[in-house]
Amino acid sequence: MDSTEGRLKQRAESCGPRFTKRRTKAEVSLLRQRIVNVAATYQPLTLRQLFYRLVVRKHIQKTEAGYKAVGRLTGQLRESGDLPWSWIVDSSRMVRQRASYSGLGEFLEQTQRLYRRNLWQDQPEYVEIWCESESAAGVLCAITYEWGVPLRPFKGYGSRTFLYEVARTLREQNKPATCYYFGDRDPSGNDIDRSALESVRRYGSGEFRFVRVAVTEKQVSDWSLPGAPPKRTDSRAKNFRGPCVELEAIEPDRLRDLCRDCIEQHIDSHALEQHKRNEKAERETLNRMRESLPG
DNA sequence: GGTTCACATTCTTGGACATG
DNA sequence: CATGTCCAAGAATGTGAACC
Repeated sequence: MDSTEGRLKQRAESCGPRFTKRRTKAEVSLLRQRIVNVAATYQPLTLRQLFYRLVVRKHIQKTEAGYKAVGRLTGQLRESGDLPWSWIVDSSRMVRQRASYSGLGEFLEQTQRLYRRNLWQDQPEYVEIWCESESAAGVLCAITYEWGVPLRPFKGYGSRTFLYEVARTLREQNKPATCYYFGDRDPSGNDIDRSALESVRRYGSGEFRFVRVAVTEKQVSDWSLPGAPPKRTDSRAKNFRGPCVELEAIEPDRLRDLCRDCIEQHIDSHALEQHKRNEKAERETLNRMRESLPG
């Protein structure tokens, strides 16, 4: 404990100038290669997701400095053309633009392609997926889109406006509803779903089932997820036991599997078959409309 | 006992500054 | 010159301590 290394580590964990060893040229080069490899495997992904894949593989330390280093090197790789721009996505910024078309033909073509009949109107139950972060939503949306399920990223503590809207939506379902939550396991993370649940019920959601899908203690031990001690400065830390594990520590494919299982157990297969037949017929109608256009 | 303040969470990037 | 740390923005929440 009184060793220089111990003190350096302690200083590095708190704040102040750099006290960790500097990476050699060879190490930087290796890290660059690993960034490209990991990005190639999981693309498209956010910078944060890329960082977590590297942490899980123990290629980089789970520190602010580690994140910064990955950010810097990834930026360089993209600018130099060694890493395709499309592999890294930024889900936090988006374009606002009115939809417009070259003509009715393109409009009907898009409509036909994008048209989805509401699967859940004919299902006996109702399901939503909730998550803590936009980053988690980026992973889960592939599944929720496929099943037409609402996906709600809270972005930290959900806003009153957002949670009030959730309560209203749940109340209007008039059938058994289940909400599944994906979030970090840390003092605040554990409190976010607790707080959201409390608000939604208070705002008059009616009865519904709530399940925290991830991150659970069992997943941490079963899958050897990398964790860190809680931040002492977090006011909720004193009643918190065990390591802090962020959702990104779980493989994206595994998260999607969990999400798919949550949804599919509520699907009535007869209603699903009928739904598919209706949707197909409606798409054919749209196609006939397009073909009947003049010119 | 209620209000205010500091600091914590969600996400991302980049600048300032310190250090080796 | 490379790297590490802190801070900034945006908006909304939570806890706990200090204050009136």
